[in-house]
This record gives sequence, structure tokens and C-alpha cells, in this order.
Amino acid sequence: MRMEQLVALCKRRGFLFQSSEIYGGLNGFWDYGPLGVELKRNVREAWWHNMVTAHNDLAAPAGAPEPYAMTGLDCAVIMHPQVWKCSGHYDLFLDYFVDCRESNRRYRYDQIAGRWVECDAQRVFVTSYQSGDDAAAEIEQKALKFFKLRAKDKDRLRWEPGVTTLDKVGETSRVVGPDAKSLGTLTAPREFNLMFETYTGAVRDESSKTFLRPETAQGIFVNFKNVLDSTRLKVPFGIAQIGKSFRNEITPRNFTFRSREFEQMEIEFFCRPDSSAAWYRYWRDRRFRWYVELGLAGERLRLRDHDPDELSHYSCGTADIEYAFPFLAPGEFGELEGVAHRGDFDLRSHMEGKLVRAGDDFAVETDEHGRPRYRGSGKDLSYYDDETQQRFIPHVIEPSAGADRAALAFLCEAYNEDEQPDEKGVAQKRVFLKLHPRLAPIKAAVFPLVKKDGMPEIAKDIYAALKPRFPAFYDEKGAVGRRYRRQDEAGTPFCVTVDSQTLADGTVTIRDRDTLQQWRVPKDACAEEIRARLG
RNA sequence: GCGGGUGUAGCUCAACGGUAGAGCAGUAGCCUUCCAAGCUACCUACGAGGGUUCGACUCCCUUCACCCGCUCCA
Repeated sequence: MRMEQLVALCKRRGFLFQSSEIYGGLNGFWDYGPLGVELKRNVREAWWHNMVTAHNDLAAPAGAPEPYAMTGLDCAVIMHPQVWKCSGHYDLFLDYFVDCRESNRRYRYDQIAGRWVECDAQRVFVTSYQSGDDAAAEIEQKALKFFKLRAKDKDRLRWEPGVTTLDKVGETSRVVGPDAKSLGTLTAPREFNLMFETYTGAVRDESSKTFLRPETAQGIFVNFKNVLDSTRLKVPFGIAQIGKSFRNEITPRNFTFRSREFEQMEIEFFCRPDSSAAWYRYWRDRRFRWYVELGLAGERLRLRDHDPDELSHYSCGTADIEYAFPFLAPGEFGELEGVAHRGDFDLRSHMEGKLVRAGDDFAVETDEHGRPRYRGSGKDLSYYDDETQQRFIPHVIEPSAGADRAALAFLCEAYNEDEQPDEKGVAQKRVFLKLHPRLAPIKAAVFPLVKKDGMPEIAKDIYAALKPRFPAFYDEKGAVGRRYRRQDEAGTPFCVTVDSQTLADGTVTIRDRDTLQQWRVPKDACAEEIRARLG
């Protein structure tokens, strides 16, 4: 399947529209249309139902170390700015970049290594985008090349001591870029802040600056104590939240995959430190199965454990659930969900202040006066276990899923083409969305075979009986084959048709979207018949 | 943000410095007894803003969006 076909179908049938399309669109933002809003609601509801509503707090599900409780939360998008300073987003989401006019490459400003060198009365800063010894070696090579010297003439280079980074140099006119041959090809550094800023209250100054959340997780951490104090929950338990997050991505791309406004479905699961590894494995496998059960069953879905050097600064174990989206190169996968073992990093950060790694542990980051760089709340977020009479800071397992990415993956997987004979027996191409019935926007369509003989009246009664129970659609226009095909394209799993036999014995046909098979049921039983097949 | 490409109807594609056309889709009606049938009629477009010109969809500039590559990606 080519991605353009799916994008065209999504627009044609009302799954997804570009945001503000009549004004030319806005990069990185998307709107869900009449069918899309139902699909996405179904994704959210399947997640919330499976993770929270239907969870039995008293029994351990298969693979879980012990019984655990699940509850929910719905936090504000805008939170106290200190939340983002302590979480690390304020510093880490703020990057400086320089571009090279010669190589057309972009570099992190603080990651360009370089060294001053002088030759023939010309002093330049030669750089490399490598790090450590690789950088030193490359800088030496590049300096020789820049001054057009042979290796044996390297004594003519007068090096100043120490490799440093470009951000310590300040200006770029005497800098040789990492992939450039000439001088001064780098632009001035430009700031990229991945957090959207806004101002709270009528006065716009530094003190009123706030941020749209770049993830929903922090709202859960800062409410950890509130939930504990208001619910009598005991560790282990999880708090779920679904909500919008915002990241001012440099390059939104690939349909809705990387959007600037997106919806997350996150669980923060709090457990005893000594059992956190077992819980991490449980959630990794449990979340993977969720996608499989909703239809991402093939080779395009995979579970991938991160390499140790790939882990985030807080994490001691992360696995991605990934899907081979059609817009990616063959063999490449895009992240649907990350399941991370976050240790006690988050709760400690909001107690003590922003943490940085110190050996195997973390310590509060300090400023030049030795005080915390960003002060925490000072509130005690530890947990007292009545049974063991121990106090500890719970460890956190975080399964963090993208609702829009999941919806997109389900659409990609559902897109199918086959050939079915038309009324003359000639094979015709058919496009259909093989969505899991739980995800399908419309569960059933009701048709009179023809628009006469009292069939529309019976069909309308059936429609009226279905509609209060699940999304249904009525259509009496044109040939029935065309009506079937339209529903196939919308992913409707079942079509109910009133025909002449209905007039005689009160039965109707039910047609299956994937197999095209039909069977008869009494017309009063078709709501229950369909309900039973919705899963 | 850089380089390359593309913007005409809901979709796929034409044409032309001087009245924008087709197929499919859609709507209405007729017909139709199970898989995009037929007939009739109808609806709908030059991404946006400037400039050149008597006249611009066409030429030029700017901008926006999409695609590919780079870059980035908790």
C-alpha cells in the first residue's frame, strides 16, 4: 500500500483532514473527521477499558507478579513552570543548532568539538562532530587539509591547548564547519525550544510564562500524593491518563505520525523497588499484546528492547513497541509506545529538585553557588508500607502510548484491496478497511434491498433498534452493491439487508465485510447477533 | 531549517498569455430483488499574496502546504 492511497481515503471518507485546510493548512496539526473521531474514540476507549475499567484489582492478571489496582486522572495541560524545570524538559527540550551553508547539514551547537590552531599568521577554529579521541584525530586531519599541508609538515601548525565546543567560541566567522572546506560557513546559533510557551494572566513577562505540557506523565507524578491520600490505594498500583500533549517539533512529517499536537495514553505504575524489574517485564508484554489483540498481528509489529547506550538519562530499561509504517523505508519501524523503567527518578525530582546522574545514582543538580539548580517541591513523596513498616520512594514503570500513532497504525494495517466479482461476474477491485470491530467507526449499516415494497420501512425500524446500542448507518439509495462497497471503505464490519424474504418470514441477511458471506437471522435478533460479534 | 520535487473539481489527470475540460466520485430522479450496473439532470477547481501585461491558471517574486533526502526526534 502506498501511503498516499491511505491519506486520500482518510480525506475522502472523513477520517482525517489537514488542520485549517481552507487557509492553506498548518504544518504539524491534523483534524479528525466524522469517521476519524469515532475511530480515535474507540482506540481511547479500548485502552481505558482494558487498562482501567475492566481491570480486577483483586486478582493478578496472567504474567503479573501480584494483584494490583488501577485508577485514573485527568490533569491540566498547563502546569506550574517548576514542574518542567524539575522534570528536565525545560533544559533538555531547549536546543541550539547551527546550519552549515556549504554542507547543508545541521548540528547541535554544543556538540561541535573544535580547537584553535594557527598557521602562516592565520588563526582558525577547526571542528568535528565526533566526540572524544575521534574528534581530536579528525580535527588534526582537517587542520592539515585546510592549510594544505602534508602530514610531515604538521609541526608548522601551532595548536592552542584543549579541545572545546563551539558554544564556548561565540562567533563563527573563523570557524571551519565539521563538513566544510572553507571558513565561516556556519550560521549563528538558533534556538529550538520543543515546548510551546504561553503566558498565564493578562501581563506578559518572564514571571507569567508557562508551557503547554510536552507529556501527560508529569501531571501524574505531581498528583501522586493526592491520589494516595484520597483513595486508600496501596502499592503496587497504576494511574492512567489520556490527554493532549504538545511539542514544537522541528520537522513534523509522515501524516499524523509526528504532529505538534498529539494525544497520549499513559500509565505511571508505582511499585516496590525490589519488584520493579518483574513489573517492567509484565507491562512490556501486556502492552504488546494489546496491539496484537486489536489487529496489529503481523510482522509489521515488533517489541524492541533498547540498547543500554540508547537509554534516556533516567531510565534503567526501555522497550519500544514499533510498527513498520508504510512511509518508512523497508526494515524501518516507527514507535507506537515506549515502556520505560524510570526507577524513582520522577518522584525524587519533584521532591528534591532536578536530578543529574552521579555515578550509578542521581544527585540534585547544583548551580554555581552550590544550591539546587531547580528546587523541587520539598514535599515528601515517599510511601509508607504498613505491612513491612518500611518507607521508600516507589519505582515507576511507564507505558506511554500515542493515541494518534495507534489510530494511524490500525488504519495502515486495515487498508486492504482485493478483487470481488460484480453482478456480471467480472472481477472488480475493492478497497476495504479491515478494522477490528471494536475500532470500526460504524458497526453496522442497514439497507433495504430495493426502495419499495415496504422494505425501507422495515429497514428503518431495524436501524432505530440498532442506533441506541452502537453506531449504525442507514442507506437506501442506488444499487445495493454500491452501498456495500461504500461501507467496506469505511470499515463497517456488518451490513444488514431487508429483502423480499424478510416480507415473508421476517428474517434479514447479515453480510460480513471481510468474507462477503451472508447469513439470515430474524430481524429482531440482528442487534444481538451483531453485538455478539463486536468483540 | 537546508536541498530537490509537487500544488487545477472530493479523487486521478488534461489544456492554454485571451470562454478551464474529462473520467471516477457525489447529489436528485427514474430504473433496479444481493456486491462500485444503466438512463437523465445537477454540483464542484486553477493553494495564498504581490508583480509584469490591455489581459496571468500559464511568466516573475514572496508565502503556505504536501512528498523525497538531510537534520531532529524522551
